[in-house]
Amino acid sequence: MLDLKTIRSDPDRVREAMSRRGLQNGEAAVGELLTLDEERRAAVRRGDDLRARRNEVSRVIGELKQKGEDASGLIEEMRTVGREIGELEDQVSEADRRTQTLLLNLPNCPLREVDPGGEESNRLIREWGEPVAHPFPARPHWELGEELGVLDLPRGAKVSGSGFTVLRGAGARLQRVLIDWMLDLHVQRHGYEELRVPYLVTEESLTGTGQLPKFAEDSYLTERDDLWLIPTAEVPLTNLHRDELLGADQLPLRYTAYSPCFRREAGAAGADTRGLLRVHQFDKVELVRYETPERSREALEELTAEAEEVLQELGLAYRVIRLAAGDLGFSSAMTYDLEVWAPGVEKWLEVSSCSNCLDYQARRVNVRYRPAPGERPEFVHTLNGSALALPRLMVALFETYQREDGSVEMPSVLQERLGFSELVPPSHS
RNA sequence: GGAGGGGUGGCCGAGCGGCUAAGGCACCGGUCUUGAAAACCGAGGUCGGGUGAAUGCCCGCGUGGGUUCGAGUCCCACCCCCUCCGCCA
Repeated sequence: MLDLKTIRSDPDRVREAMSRRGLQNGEAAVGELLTLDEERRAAVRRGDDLRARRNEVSRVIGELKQKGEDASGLIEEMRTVGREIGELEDQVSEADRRTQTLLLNLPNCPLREVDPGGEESNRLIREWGEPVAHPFPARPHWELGEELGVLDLPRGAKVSGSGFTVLRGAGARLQRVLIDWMLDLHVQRHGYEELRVPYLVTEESLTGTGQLPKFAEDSYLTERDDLWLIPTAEVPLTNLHRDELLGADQLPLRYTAYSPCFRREAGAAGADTRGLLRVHQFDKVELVRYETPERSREALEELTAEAEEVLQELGLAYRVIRLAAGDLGFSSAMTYDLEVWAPGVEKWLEVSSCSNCLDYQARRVNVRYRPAPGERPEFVHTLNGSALALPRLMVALFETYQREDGSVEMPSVLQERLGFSELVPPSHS
């Protein structure tokens, strides 16, 4: 959520930011917010004055009654004042309601260095490793996985419909070991605290991170209890300190959690439907940081590097992309995407999205900190990033480390944990 | 799911519909002291938000409604916590 005070004092900056995102109705929203704000403040001022008077007179009425004197004139007068206060209160809460609606539907302002334009304007920041060129025709992961007996797509669809997958045997184990290994990496090397969190959350939590109210169609809702399935562990992790006032010495907070992620992919019908590229349920290890405003820019670089480290350790070629304003997520002010090379499908696959949300989410979830004793509380900055999303990582592993005979070598960092060094088709074993 | 109890400042805890929400603890300030503790002093101060140029004023007693000239207090709904019972991996 943007700060109403910023909109009031520098509306042009917000208008410019919205247009950089390519938002057509940003202009109108800002204008409406300014008008509402004006009206609201006038009503508040008037109401406060009347309340001050009512407090005063009510005290006098109390005194008169105590002395057994008549106060009916004052009571009659206050009846009118009370009615007027009620009307003004209605005006204020109506203005608040409309203001909230507008603010909740306005995305974050991109940072200065974020390029304008849509996906086509995304900027390549750096590359790591050489995309493998197999001396044989590289095959897609669904063929390899199916042959190896570790990926059972038809049965996933049978049990839950399209977009749901089943991993078996060594494939299931590989995924579990990857999760375990990534969590250890972030805890032991990067200083994160590991958390296990709920996968069902309230509407309020989903509103806090920005998925609601605008993107309700993208998430699963359990209607009996009005709880939502999380699309990412970012939701519980960022809502963890909702309505808290932290001490400066508590920051930064770094949390990592594994969770399954549930996404309806409402607008994506027909795209990337094969194999593991786009599914309704997938596993992910997430990183979330709470930082001071001074450090958040730098913290995004750190967090991105921490996600990259996973790919480096696995020896997978990837590139880092800085998203253009129009491609940014709703709550993000700046995002780096990590794309890993998958030679079988011949695509760069997004396996991580690392974002600095500044105080946008913090304002929604109301998480503040006191910069120094005696100073006024300020909103913290929140950051999040995948490290990493499992299915596409599995795709890259399978397709990168495949051999001509259909077997797949395991990355050396995992071999000891796995207890095996390669996946071999049943016919070859 | 059923029954009962509870939610008031940083913490504990009182609060017949009426002046400014008792009292205690803690912290801060002052006196005393070489220093500290203890003791004493103080109609004092302490949290968050809103609004205003400002001394200020307004709001906040779990949340949201309602009654009233006036609600921590009365009414309604909901949330959370504790105890017991039931169910359950």
